[in-house]
Amino acid sequence: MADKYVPQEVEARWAARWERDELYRSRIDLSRPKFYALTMLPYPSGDLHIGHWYAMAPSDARARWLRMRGYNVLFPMGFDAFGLNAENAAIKRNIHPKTWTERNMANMRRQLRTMGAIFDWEREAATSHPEYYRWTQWFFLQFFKAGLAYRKNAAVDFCPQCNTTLAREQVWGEDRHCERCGTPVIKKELEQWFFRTTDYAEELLDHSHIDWPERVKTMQTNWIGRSEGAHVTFRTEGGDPIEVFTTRPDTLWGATFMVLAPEHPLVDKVTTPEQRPAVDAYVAAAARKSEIDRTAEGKDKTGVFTGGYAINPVNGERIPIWIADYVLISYGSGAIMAVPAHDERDFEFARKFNLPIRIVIQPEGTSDLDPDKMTEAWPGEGVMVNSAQFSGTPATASSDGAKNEAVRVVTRWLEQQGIGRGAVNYRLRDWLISRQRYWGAPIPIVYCEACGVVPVPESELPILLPDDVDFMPTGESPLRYHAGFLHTTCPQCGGPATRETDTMDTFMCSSWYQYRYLSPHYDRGPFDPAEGAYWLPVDQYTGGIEHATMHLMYTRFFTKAMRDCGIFQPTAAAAQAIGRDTTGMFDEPMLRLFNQGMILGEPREGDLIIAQGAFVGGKFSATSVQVVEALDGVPVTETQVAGEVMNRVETTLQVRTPAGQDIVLDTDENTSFDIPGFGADATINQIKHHLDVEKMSKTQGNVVAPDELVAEFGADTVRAYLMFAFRWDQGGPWDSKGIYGVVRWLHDVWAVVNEGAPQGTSDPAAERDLRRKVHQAIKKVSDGLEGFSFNTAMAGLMELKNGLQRAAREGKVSREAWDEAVAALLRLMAPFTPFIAEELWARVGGPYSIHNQAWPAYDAALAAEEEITLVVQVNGKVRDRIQVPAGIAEEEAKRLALESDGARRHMDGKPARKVIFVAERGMVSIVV
RNA sequence: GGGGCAGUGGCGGAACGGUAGACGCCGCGGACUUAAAAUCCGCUGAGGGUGACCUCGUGUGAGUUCGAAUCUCACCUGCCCUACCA
Repeated sequence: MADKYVPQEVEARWAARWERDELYRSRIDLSRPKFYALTMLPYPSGDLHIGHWYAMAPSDARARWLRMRGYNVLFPMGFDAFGLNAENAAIKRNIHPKTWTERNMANMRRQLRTMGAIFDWEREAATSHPEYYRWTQWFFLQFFKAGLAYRKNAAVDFCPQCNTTLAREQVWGEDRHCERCGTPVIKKELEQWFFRTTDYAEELLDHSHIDWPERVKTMQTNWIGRSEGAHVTFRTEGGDPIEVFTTRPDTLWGATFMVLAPEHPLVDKVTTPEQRPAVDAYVAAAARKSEIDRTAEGKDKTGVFTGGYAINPVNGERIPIWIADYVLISYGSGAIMAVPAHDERDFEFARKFNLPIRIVIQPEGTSDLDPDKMTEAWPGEGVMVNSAQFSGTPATASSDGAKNEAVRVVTRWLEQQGIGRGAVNYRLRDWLISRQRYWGAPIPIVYCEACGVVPVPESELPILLPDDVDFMPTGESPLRYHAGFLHTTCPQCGGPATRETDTMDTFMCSSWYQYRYLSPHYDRGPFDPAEGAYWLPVDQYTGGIEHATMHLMYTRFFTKAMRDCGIFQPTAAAAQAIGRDTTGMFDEPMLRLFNQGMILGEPREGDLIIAQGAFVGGKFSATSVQVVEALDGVPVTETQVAGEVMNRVETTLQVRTPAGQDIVLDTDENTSFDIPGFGADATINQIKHHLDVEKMSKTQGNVVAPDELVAEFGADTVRAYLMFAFRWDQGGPWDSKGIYGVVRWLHDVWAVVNEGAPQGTSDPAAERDLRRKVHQAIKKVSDGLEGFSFNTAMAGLMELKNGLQRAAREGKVSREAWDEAVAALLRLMAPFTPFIAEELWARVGGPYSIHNQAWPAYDAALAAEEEITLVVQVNGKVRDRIQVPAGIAEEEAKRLALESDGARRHMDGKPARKVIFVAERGMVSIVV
């Protein structure tokens, strides 16, 4: 008997050895092809969540597999270490954000090391370290110099819980809540810094050079929201131009009024004295209203006439100017021409306020539209009418811009007349990067009374965060109240100046971390061009879908902006020097992307209880609570409650009776608890309440702690189970029983490798069979890794173990064949369960390290079966199965099929009309 | 309202248009044990039959095909994104 498998002992020993030998250092090696594998960096919340394991362990397995296939793999790890949690901890628990963050990172590093991933810790980067954020600030300055960073006063989304502004992408859902904390946002008028992401809208729409999931590409495309149309300039009666964007310039003759957003700069000017009180009131009300209030009112249109009029440039018509909050200042020009006949929103508004409706597109084949009788707008196809010389022009469906002939000819005419031009508009907004918080990279800008907005010279970076600040949630950056930080001198004139006290969005830090990993301590630039020349770009990125329109858009923007600022030039030169083709090398940060799913909490039945006591008010006050096996027929009376515990809040239980009624059950210190297994120690803490499938959260009590799993089963088991139990792209609810399948597998592998070597005489057929299983496994495991189908790869490993067990039991293979199979199994396991693979590899005498061995080569001839099951179908249904030699000829197969019992039974003596032979499937299909 | 994705045993999930349910969990039967746990062996989609076998079966309904979980159309259900975007 070999010793027992003790994963804790095996794993600790090899982890130390690998670290000592620097087995996973990634160094430039021009003799090998490079592969940059990257998984989204974690926020250092303090504990490594099972979700981190789920994201990282399979990515690591794939990186290891590529490594065994001869690639020089870089798979780095670091921390997205700035952010609000650290600051909230400071406010709540009086711990400095830096202390809190460093402590969490130290703990997470320790936890990450237990995973056995090939992270090269020499390349670790933490975004909150000055040597990192110095370069985040440097990027700001480069973008500022290039005109990509600007400051403007705008109504911005503000999270009252986080006390900071948010970028448009960070506001989610129907109620427009903060992506972080779920609180509905409010609007605030603030002077903020933006990046010109909209300058890159067109390029960001182009996903043709990246292999990313359709879903992500679609989400980004929708988010950018490109629409084609025209800008048309109307004029007020006073002569001020009002530019509008429209996707339907062909409906210009149907404009019967205009609508400005309440925030539009011309509102004040066009408003007549009589209308001023109403307009002012409406503007004030709109400003007070949060986005949710507007949504809560649904689509019920509100608005006020300004008293002013505009002139329609196509026909000189005088039309009234209204204001309404359904026109958004942040989209287009904040003003629209209203064509109620052909736009649903304008139609509703016109009906509500009795404004005229004029048909300018007449649909063909239906009865003529009648402005007085219509109940909805006609946004569809038709022929232009009432449109001067354009009447009669066919107008196809809306929103395809230039594909619509009417749009095309009208746009051309507008351009000739000088009253409009074809235009493309985007829903995408510029990226708001200012945050009114302390724990982020300070924006390197100084405000001087004499010189205005002055960028901090690069030589003065980093602008360090002061340690001694007061953490008060005021809605302004704590830095504003730090005199030493705030007051400075102007870099240009030397006069008194103040610093920008806002810090940068943490998405800015994570937009370029893939570059910092290359050389985290490099101090002559954001990264070492020599490293970049070899490793860039990222070949495979993995992470959650939730960043589709946030991080994944920002980092693409960042890379393109870096390219246009010339930041990659030294890297390109270095790349050319080592013979790389740099075409398109810096257009996209990550060439391939794969999204993993999420692990949810494990569902659970609540305890069944019978409680004695009495109803007090609406609640049941319990004197005793007993946990029972079943509730068969136990009645609910005035003094007794029976049911399943659905939830627990402190000392209160929510109980659902068998009849489906929910009862609130109060307990106190005098309540007695009788819970099997706990005896006199039983308290309310041992009562289990029902758990639905939900996201894991501490308040739900359904959190799975990877540390505990590792302590109990070992990292190999946890890694393997995470890869086996779910489709990686989908995730799903945790199942605490399923892990035992993987535990048994590894114990079996341990036993069969240590003591399975056969003693008996060898039989060529058995050896051939074992070798076939090995090669079938090589194929299945390799294909699984290639396609991120880790669960089927794991199934292949389990099947191979089953094959080895069987061969050991039967004892008919030679020692050579056995050793070959074991060596293959261990190498196939190495990416999944690196520790046990290394241990057993050493035990069977393999050279150190298994992780430096080549991936087993697949031989299709060896994997092929000698005998196959020929499936016989009659009229599409399987009627027989016969064993035949693998290379069977078509005629022979057909003959055997027609003669088979099953076929004869089901052909009823009728002749075969057609006989189809599918060689690669081993199948004959007979049609009668 | 718009867009996208997905529906397969009790469960997680397999299945290039070709043997549906690989692999595992749960469950059941048996062995071992004084007993239990662990372990090992066997069974495990539903229904029928002593049995060889037969019938049904991948959300529903049609279609294409010798053959459909897979392709096409319509519908139902669930999830995700988006939403007065002019």
